[in-house]
Amino acid sequence: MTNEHAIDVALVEDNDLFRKTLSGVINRSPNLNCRHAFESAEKALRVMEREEWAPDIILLDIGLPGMNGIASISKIKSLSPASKIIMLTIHDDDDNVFRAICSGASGYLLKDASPHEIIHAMKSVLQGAAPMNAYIAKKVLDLFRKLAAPPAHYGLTGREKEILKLLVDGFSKKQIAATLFLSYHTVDTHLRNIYQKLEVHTRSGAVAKALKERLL
Amino acid sequence: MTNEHAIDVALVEDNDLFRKTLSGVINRSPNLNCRHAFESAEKALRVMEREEWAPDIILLDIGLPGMNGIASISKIKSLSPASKIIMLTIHDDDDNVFRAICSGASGYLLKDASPHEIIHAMKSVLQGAAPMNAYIAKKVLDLFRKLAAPPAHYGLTGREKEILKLLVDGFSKKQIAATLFLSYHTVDTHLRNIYQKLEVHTRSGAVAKALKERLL
DNA sequence: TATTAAATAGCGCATTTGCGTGATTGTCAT
DNA sequence: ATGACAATCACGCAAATGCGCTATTTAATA
Repeated sequence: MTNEHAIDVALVEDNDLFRKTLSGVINRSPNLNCRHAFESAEKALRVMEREEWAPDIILLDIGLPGMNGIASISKIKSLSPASKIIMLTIHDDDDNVFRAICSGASGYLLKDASPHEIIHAMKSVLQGAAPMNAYIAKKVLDLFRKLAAPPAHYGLTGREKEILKLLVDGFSKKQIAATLFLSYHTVDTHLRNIYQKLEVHTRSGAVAKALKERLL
Repeated sequence: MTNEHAIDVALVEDNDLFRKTLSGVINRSPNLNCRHAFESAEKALRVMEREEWAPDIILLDIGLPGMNGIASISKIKSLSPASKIIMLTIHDDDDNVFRAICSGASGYLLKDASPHEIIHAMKSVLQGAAPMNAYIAKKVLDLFRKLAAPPAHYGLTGREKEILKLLVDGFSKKQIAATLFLSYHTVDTHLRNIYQKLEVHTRSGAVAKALKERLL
């Protein structure tokens, strides 16, 4: 069932059985065409380079022998930026997930995914989505929550927050006064109160705290 | 098909048809029991409080009339911390997604999800996963990549980075000099170079840039 | 070998900052 | 009406900062 306008898929997977099974499933799907199935990232990269081949989608095993899975992503992305990469993995190897994401992978599935899921994932990446296994999504969310910490409240008043913003933007007291049409002394007083509430003694201390704890 | 050990589901959704359809689907599923279906978060909260009811799962529409969808999450979580919340939404309204996540939602689906998808999502949240629509996952990933941005490089030398760290931690020039066993003047010179490379003219400017662009 | 970059150190000075110690006005809830 | 807060304004001063200009030593690199 080859099709001129089929979605061009590359498969990189060292396990023979899994590779053959999956490429079979792909080729039996309408509009999907698995032109090559490689057993290593190196081989895939070689062919992509030699034939200037830019697959629509690359299904990439993260636990490949030889080249690091993460390194492969970068190489592939530099060789063919438009190709969408969907990672396949057995373990939900925590750390690699995030590095893969930052390297430019568009999707992240576990190998126990059903053929249907994988096919569906391939179609949705092409529509700009990022199919992700729910367990992996959980890890992403957890880290996300940690990064987006609770906007700690130090009892800053509206005016104080306003002035703190200008402080973060590098304004001097004189400039803040001019901007807000206030006396220099008023700004000075507000700064003192901000310092006290934030328990700092310098403007950089206040700026650091404001940025670290997202007080704006 | 009521079952003593069924998963206890609450549904909060203002659209009558959608609510009735979905609760029907849930109740026809083995091991799932939709005890109550509310049309507003207020009503759900009232019943949960009065009956001390802690559902296993709460399917929550984000676009409810009355109480804010995000606010509902917080209230529910404080009333029943163990309940898993799966958000349902029509639009992928960017901003709310992140706030919902940070408020403690465990899953995020679009309303066009198939009954099968929703059922499957409910089972996977209970196993500790975070089922997420691929389009929403994309948004999370994009923000994630931005947060874990490429540590912009301003040509700072090792010593300069070291001093910049101390700057962010609120040290004065004198303190930095003492810490690094350097002359006050040396620290001063380093600071000048840092300022020049970062294109700022104050220590708070440097601190802000360092934190905003993660130069440490 | 010559050049460049990094790290070190110094002097002088105008400006800015942080802080002690005040005060006045308006609002809002008790 | 009586505090409690928020927001405003003021003087003075020691300390810290930012910056112009200069200079030495070492390590790397062309």
